[in-house]
This record gives sequence, structure tokens and C-alpha cells, in this order.
Amino acid sequence: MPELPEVEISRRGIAPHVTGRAVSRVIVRQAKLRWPIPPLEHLEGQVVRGVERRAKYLLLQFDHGTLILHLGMSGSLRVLPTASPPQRHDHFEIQFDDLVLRLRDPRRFGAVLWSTDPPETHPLLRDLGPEPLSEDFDGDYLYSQARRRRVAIKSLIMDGRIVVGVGNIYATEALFLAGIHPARSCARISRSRLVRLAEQIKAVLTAAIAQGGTTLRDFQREDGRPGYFVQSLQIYGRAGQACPRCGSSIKVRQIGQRTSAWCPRCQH
DNA sequence: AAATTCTCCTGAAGGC
DNA sequence: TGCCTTCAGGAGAATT
Repeated sequence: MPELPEVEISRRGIAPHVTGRAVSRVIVRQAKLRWPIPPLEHLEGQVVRGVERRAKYLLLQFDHGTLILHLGMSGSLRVLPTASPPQRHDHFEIQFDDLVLRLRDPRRFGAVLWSTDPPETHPLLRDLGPEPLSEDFDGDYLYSQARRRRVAIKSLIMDGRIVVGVGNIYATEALFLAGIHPARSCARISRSRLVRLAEQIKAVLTAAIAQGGTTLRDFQREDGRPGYFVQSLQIYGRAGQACPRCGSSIKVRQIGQRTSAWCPRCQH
């Protein structure tokens, strides 16, 4: 579930608690995430200089390198008192003098990596497209990318090389808001409609961040609260229900191996 | 059933 | 015809 809004909510939640603080201890309970968690004893005594985000990666900056975190499909970060007992699937934590930053990830698709090089040169981040909420991403850019590809528009906007952070939930919602069928070939959509799509991607991500993200099941904010944007979802997860705009029955099928819902009357 | 995305594989298509 | 590169799509990886 963590898409860009959930990762940004996590970043904003943990940054004030850990920035400027020195690590007292790092504990790895289960190193087998997507890739093995590397040895991190060298972090002890080091000060967190900042918490940044690139795509769905969280970047904890230290003087001698960057800790790269990814929440995968089911990960969440919490800030807790040091004495809090770990629970099932709490795989990794960074202890500070009076609190702990703890990663829980039942499905273990997340990642904890260390990079001494600038994070933007890391193989995982090197080939990523622009941030969707930046000025580098707009309708003209989307049009320039769409005209030279032959995939469904939904697959295009979920491709991190084109634009980062747009996962299944927000891609589904943005396409509904823009009135575009998710399976439409991306090269056969007008510039003006792609301008509208870029606008709606920005709008839905911004609204979701304002609501604390979307909690379907696993996602928690740093203090344990859920995100509330699930109440604002109009199409995602509503197959068979009435379209909120026209009342037609919402359809669903797989597009690019991902479940895709759309309104057959509002989206073309 | 499935929110993530890398890696590995196959096959098609384009450039020269 | 062949070689190389890019593009597209599928499977598998973990768990409740």
C-alpha cells in the first residue's frame, strides 16, 4: 500500500523525532527482506542529519552516507518509546536515547540499504523519472513520453522511469478523475487529455497527503494512526458498485498484471 | 486476493 | 541475412 503519499506521511512523521539525534544502537531481527540488511554498527554514535524522500524511498542522511529505506508492499515505520516490546514482523530498528524508529513489514518486500555514494547515483534510484509533484512533471512531459511508447496509459503512469510514486491506487483514481480508460494505448491520447491527467495525478496525491495517506490494511503513521484517504477513493476497490459520478456499474479487470477498476461510461 | 518492484526470461521490432 | 539494442510482457520473490 505505501505509495508516494504514505511514504511522504512517514517522512514527515519521523523527521522531527530523529533529525539531529545520535543513534545509540541498531537492531536487525530479520535481515532477510528484499535484500539482506547490511551490517550497520557503524551508525552507532552517528547523527541523523535529515530525512528525505525520493520516489517511494526514504533517505536518512548521515555524515558518512545515506540509509535507504523502502516500505515495499506492507511496510510501516513507527516512533516508539525505547522500552516498547517488538511485535511480530518488527524486523529492524534504530534506537536513540529515549525513542526507537521501528520497521514492521509482514510481507518483507521492503528494503534497508546503505550507500556511501550520493543516493541519486544508487542503482535503485539512478534511473527514476521525475517526482510527480515537481514542476518537471506536467502534461507536456507526459505527452512526450506517451507518444513514443505502446503500453496502456495505466502502465505508463505506474512506470517509475516515467514518473515515480504513482501506484495502483492513485493511478486508478487519477484516470477516473481525468476521464481516461486505463487500458487505452498511451500513444492514442491527445495532449490536452494528458495535461488533464497530469493535473489529476498531482491533485489526488496532494489530497491523499493532506488526509494522511490511504490505509487499506497495513499502513500506519509513525504514531500508529491510519491514513484517512480511503474514504475519498471513488473507484479503487469498488468493482460492481455505482460510479459516484454517473451511477454506472464500476468494471474491473487486470491491466498489466494489476487489478484495474474503471467506469465504462465516464472513462474512454 | 494483493498495495511494491527488482531480476530474470522470452519474443518482437527497429536500426544499420 | 545477421547482430545489437530496445521494448513489452510474464513469472517469481514474502506473508497474512
